[in-house]
Amino acid sequence: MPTIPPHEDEPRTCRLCSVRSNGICRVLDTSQLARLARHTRSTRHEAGAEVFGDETDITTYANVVSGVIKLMKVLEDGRQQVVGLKFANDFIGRIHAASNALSAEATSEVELCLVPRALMEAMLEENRPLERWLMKETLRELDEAREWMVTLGRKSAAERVASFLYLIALHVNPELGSDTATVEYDLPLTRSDMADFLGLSIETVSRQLTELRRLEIIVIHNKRHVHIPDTERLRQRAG
Amino acid sequence: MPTIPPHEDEPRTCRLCSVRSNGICRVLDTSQLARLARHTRSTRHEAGAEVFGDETDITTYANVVSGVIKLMKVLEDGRQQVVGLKFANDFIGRIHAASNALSAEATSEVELCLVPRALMEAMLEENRPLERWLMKETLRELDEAREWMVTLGRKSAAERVASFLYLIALHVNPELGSDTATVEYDLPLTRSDMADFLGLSIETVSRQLTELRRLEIIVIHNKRHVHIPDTERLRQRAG
DNA sequence: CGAACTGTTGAGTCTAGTCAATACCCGTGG
DNA sequence: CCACGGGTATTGACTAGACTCAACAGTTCG
Repeated sequence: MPTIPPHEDEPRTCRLCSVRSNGICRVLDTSQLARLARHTRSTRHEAGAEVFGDETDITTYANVVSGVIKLMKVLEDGRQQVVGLKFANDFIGRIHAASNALSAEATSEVELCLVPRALMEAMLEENRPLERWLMKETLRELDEAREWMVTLGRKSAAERVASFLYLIALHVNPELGSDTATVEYDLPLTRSDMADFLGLSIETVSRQLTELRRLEIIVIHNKRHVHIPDTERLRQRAG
Repeated sequence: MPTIPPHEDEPRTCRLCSVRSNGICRVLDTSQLARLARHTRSTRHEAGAEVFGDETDITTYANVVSGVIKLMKVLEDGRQQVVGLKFANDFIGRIHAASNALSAEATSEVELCLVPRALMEAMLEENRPLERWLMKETLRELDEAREWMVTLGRKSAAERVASFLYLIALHVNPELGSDTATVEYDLPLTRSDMADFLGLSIETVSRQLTELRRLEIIVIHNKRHVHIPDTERLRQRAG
């Protein structure tokens, strides 16, 4: 278990990103990193906590340090759809908008680094690589959203669940596909969250997981820990 | 039928956008408009024609002058999903990427204005308002994609079809919702395209249209022309 | 007129949803 | 220690909504 240093007010280099990350800090110069360190604030949220509300004004942006956050849209009658997941080093926030019509909730314990809106916008103004980095991030989000539209619109329940497990596997090991790779991880979402992401009912998600287990495509321990002996088989099931 | 002026090589002000548009030309300075006029090329495509292929390299960007284009993703087994629609004044192209894993097809007769990749990137480099405009466009696309994810993941067939009709109505008259407004338009998509957009079968789309007609929420002439006497009723049916 | 294409309608099937019961996992407190 | 309660997950029985297959209607074009 990692120890969490408390937030310190002295300026120092950025704690936002891990060393090997492609996160935001990669494109900041030293002066900006120093400013960032002075003005950012780190927060923690436990699983299930709301991070940003549906209609709250956006006064800060955030960088995910650890944990997973789900972005949700909710209909009047209560139906809800997860429209995106944010992992470590992902950036959260809607530039150029007063509100986002989206709520963000922690699905596991989450550590965030909050960046004041004014600071972020000032840095964007003076740092073009940062602006370009943000553009690329936004395009990646768009690609992900469109990829998921195919899953929601055209795939069966079996394929959806497999797609989700493969998606997480790819996050754990981005270099999949080369060999018959083995992956193992803890699911960052409850069955209910998975259902909301996949556009299914919890019962269907559960049944499909059982079926995947029966086919020995996955092994599950303690409801949450997933072992995938052959990711290629899983990928094929994902459609 | 409009006459199509052949492309002219003399520099002149931009023909890309209509006067009242929020399109790309709004953020270009006069020198750039002149350069654009020299290097753009206009093309037409008939309904059903492929505009950009799935894996073709991106050598040009494009501005939609008139007509509608669908962006599609296709699975190996042939299932396909429309992940976006492009209308007049919309910009098409994936900045910072070699390929887009997306195909674009005209759904009605389409007039495009092609912008060479190098020119676009040069202008982006020297014109920050343009860069910011593109960022906003991308964010709008992301919002639209996420909105549609809710439709695909959580809405019934009846709600999906109503959502689609309302979406088009909003495009025809962006100031809807104020009063009990009446809207009338020609559907820019075939039943098959609608099905691919909505994640439904053509038969289900057809049945839902029949049902909407029976409820007198819409009136259809010649299969394609839709009249909506009370857009509020339609919106309610859209969930 | 027939062919090709698009759209509508009907009948039967099947997938995924709903409702309900039960199992499992933990933490609390007797 | 075990009993109890609350939350989460699984499983079963039944149902409803959308899909498939198939027939047919309406248009356009040669």
